[in-house]
Amino acid sequence: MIEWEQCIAEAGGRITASRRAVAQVLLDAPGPLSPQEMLQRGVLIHPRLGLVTVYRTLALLESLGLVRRIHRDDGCSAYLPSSPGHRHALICRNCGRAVEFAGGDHLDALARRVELVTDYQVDDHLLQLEGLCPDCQEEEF
Amino acid sequence: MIEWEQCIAEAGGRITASRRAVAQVLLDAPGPLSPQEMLQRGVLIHPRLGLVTVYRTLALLESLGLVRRIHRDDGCSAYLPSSPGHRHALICRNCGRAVEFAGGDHLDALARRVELVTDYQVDDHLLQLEGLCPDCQEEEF
DNA sequence: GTTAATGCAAATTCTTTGCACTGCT
DNA sequence: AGCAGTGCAAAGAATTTGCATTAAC
Repeated sequence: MIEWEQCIAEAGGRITASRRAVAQVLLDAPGPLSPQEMLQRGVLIHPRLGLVTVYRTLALLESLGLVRRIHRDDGCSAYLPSSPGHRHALICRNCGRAVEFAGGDHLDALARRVELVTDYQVDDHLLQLEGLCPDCQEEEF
Repeated sequence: MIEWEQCIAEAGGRITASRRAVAQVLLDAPGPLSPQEMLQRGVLIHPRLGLVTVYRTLALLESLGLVRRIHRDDGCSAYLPSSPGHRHALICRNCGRAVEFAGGDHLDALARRVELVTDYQVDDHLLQLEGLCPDCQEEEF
């Protein structure tokens, strides 16, 4: 997500004020944001920004692997800036703050074991952890 | 999902033709189905079945832990009959057939490692594997 | 100057709600 | 009989599409 301008340019895309605003919002966000939430914040940066463009920009960023789409229980999807490599999201269920982590060997081992048991050939996965971030652990009931 | 009639009765719910149809469809399905798809199949069993009832029945079954909701890339959610215990779905990306598996120690170890690295307290997770089922591996390009 | 990108409005889903009717228990 | 459950139609969200306009290159 750091090099997003370069990635878009290399893919033949243009750097526009709208895209800058969306990228900015994503990078400043403490956690995953829905398209609606991005619009609210993005308008402060670029007043002409529209919801449609947020959707289109997200689709572009996702196709370039610059953002990760995560699943929110309320049904609407949210997006996170994505680090290179296959990483996963850990989301605080109290404040929504999110961090990414690498699955490491554990997931590979798990995938191999599942392949043995099921005879499936496993080639992709979606993992999302949920819990409490350090700040929210203190104020817990 | 096997004992679904009993679970619903114990929770004070009634066994109706609509609920039977939805449960039947889920149990017969080779993979995860969307509410729309369940309606299509359910109507063959119980012609008066409506989409609204499918949604309401799924909400009930999910609250009782009898079905699992999974995330589909096309945005609409799909449901699988669920086994007791914390299990995860493995879905064939070719034919859609799904099986469940237990995460076992690997996931626990991963969660503990992530807790150490991030200082978060991890208490839940969403894991979905994707791959090819035995049948689809043969006919691959 | 081209052509991609935008933004509005309208169209399409997906999902939930209001309410009178049906049918388990 | 009594009340949970149903299904229609309509409301409410989330997301996509058509098209004239704008602005990056």
